[in-house]
Amino acid sequence: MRFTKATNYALHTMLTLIAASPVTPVGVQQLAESQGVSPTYLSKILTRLVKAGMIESVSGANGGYRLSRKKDDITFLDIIQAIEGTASLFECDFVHGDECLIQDVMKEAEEKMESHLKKTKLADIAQKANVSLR
Amino acid sequence: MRFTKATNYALHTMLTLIAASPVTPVGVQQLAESQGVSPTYLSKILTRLVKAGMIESVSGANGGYRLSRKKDDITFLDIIQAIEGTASLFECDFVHGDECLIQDVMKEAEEKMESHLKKTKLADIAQKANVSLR
DNA sequence: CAATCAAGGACTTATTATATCTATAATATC
DNA sequence: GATATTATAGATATAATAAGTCCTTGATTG
Repeated sequence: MRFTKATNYALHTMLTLIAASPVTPVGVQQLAESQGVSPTYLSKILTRLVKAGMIESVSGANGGYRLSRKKDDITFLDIIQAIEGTASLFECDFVHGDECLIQDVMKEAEEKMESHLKKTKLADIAQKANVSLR
Repeated sequence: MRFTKATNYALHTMLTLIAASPVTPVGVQQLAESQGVSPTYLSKILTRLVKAGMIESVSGANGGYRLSRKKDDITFLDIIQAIEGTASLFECDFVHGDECLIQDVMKEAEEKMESHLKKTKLADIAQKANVSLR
């Protein structure tokens, strides 16, 4: 199991948008080019972030994407779950008597990871990143 | 991204083996049947645990699998890594200037999860599990 | 109205997960 | 020693998911 590339694209795009103007949108063309991915594919990914309410899109000439929330509201977990979904990483589909003790441990572990992703904001990283592309 | 079913099979099998005799091996036939999976496939999974040194196999009649370590030495992480591998869950393959700050955060988060899986032993669960199949 | 841009549906391709089948090698029992 | 039993391993098949393309539609700007 690995995080998908889509998640990586999403995270890097968000970092760019946080560094960019909160007013003037950035076109997907530009965002895609800097990451070496096709605009149509990246567009599909960003649409999920739009639906999650994290960014907003502007159609038409000079359109693109920009943040729709305050920087400090956006956590790693928000972005990841918008792309990967919120389903648990481990699901035991056996029919046990009661609950699955193994699954309980796995979920605890997952929560440790999520907890860290939830308390880390993308803006924390943006400060450190002085390079344009990240 | 999800943990594979193979990991689930491995964890449940290990739990069974911990509850079973440390001397008399349990046949894959029996292990497979109780989990509703084919013996050949489960065998492939268990072979990885053998190579990881967690269990040992006994060929021939009345053969099967049994623990090769002390119960308390076996952690969730051991089993999971034997099946899923030890590669990081997140790998940024972009060519940044230095390191990827996003990847750093992701790895930190992953370590939180691993830390919990490392300190939780399968034997802890085995005690609670009074049902034969888990 | 023409150029520009995102959204979305249908489709393709690549990769990984989940097996199955068959042959081989090891071991116990008779 | 012969036979039944059992794990190992290679080749192959199928299914699911990831990753990406293509084309059309609709919104917006100038």
